[in-house]
Amino acid sequence: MNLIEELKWRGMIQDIMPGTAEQLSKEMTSGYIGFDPTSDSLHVGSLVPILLLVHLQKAGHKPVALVGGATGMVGDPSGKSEERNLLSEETLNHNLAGVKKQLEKYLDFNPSLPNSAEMVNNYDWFREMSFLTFIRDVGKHITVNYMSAKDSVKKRLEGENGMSFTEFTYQLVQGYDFYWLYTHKNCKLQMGGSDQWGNITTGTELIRRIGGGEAFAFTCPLLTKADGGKFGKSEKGNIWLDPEKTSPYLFYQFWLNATDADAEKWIKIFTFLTPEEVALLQQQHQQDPGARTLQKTLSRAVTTFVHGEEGYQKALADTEKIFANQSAPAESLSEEDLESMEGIARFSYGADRIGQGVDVVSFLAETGIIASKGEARKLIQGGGISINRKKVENAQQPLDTTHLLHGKYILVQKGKKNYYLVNIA
RNA sequence: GGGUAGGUAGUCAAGUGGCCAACGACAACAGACUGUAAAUCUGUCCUCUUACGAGUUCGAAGGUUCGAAUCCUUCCCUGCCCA
Repeated sequence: MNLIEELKWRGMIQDIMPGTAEQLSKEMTSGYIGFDPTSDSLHVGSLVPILLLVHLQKAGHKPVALVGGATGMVGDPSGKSEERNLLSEETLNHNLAGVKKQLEKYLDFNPSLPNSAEMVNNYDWFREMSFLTFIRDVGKHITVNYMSAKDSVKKRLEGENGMSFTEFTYQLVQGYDFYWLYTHKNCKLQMGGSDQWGNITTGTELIRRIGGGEAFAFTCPLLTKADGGKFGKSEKGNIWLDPEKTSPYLFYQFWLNATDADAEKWIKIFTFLTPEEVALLQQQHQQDPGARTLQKTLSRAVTTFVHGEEGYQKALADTEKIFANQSAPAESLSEEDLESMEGIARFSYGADRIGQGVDVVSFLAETGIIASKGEARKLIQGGGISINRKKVENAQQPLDTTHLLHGKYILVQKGKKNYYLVNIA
């Protein structure tokens, strides 16, 4: 199975330019993907493009990761119905550094490899370029008609919010990236999410018109969730790759909570398992869906890929502590268990208040676990709050020192999956 | 600059003088059922509040009125058409 065939099987190809497969089988090819510095960390959505680069490198080609120092200053209109706010230069630089650091983890930059990975920043070639140079040497080759026909532009022109000249120009800026990499780094391939198809083709068009060269591209489908939700979001927000922003435990949980339909697709995209292995797993899963074989394999593979074996083990250990025997009394958790669990939000609370005896509602509101008393009351009435793994039946229920675990903790649950550890001091 | 259509809660979107904290949909959160799935059903969903109630909202500021998201004035913002 060659690279393209494999990616097709994995469901990672949406659009592909004719001749791409031939080019890849002909010679070692450099291929690039651009990463937006809109935040100082990448999130799980960026994993797909990262994996494309990894696959590319595995197949013996040279991956180039481009961070958009320049394009980030312009703002990509693709998929956006409104004009974007520009980032300050300071934020941008901060984000660039964060994104670069993460990308370095996933690709092999060892310079002794013939196909070692490379990282570039398009600010390096845009910094010196003057506006006049740009409109003479780049803008002259592409008609406004061509640019306006792109979906990302067309939608905005027809939509309600209009589009600034800056964002309109975006595709040319990104297109020029491809041209620059083509001429300076012999880079003949660009990949990206399918929302990038328009921008990418502007690049290949530019390469053809300016230099008569030939360049290739393919895109991967944008991920959606089976229930229509946004991929990469959980109840607690975005799932980031940075362990500081999303703990390995929560990261692991994200994948473990995948629906069956999603897990079947994602196992192919996010793991390196072969078709035979995947087929076997799917079969096992069908026999005993409750075992969630697919989800477990998936979450293990991805967590290990992103946070290493150690992060995975930690996440798994915490998962077991929390979910393995939900019915076990909270008292059975050791002090160490409570202290070391990382998927838990921590709060502290005054010992004197507990000594006097407080009602649950005040306790929840005063610790900050729940924003207000009213809300705490509503949750309790709906049966959504447990203290030390026992459901709170009555909002007036008092809390006192007899509720303390190990003399200093109270374990609060909101719903099934949200845990809070309150340290009484 | 001229004309015109608009700006309502996280999003979409009703509402055109009192019955409006504002229909509905989606998203979100919680419950039941489950497998820490899905689907379905239920509750919550401006803020605070011991289910009472109180406070602050409908681009902004003023005004008319017993009473305004709804009427008037000015301003700001956006789309479209014309210059």
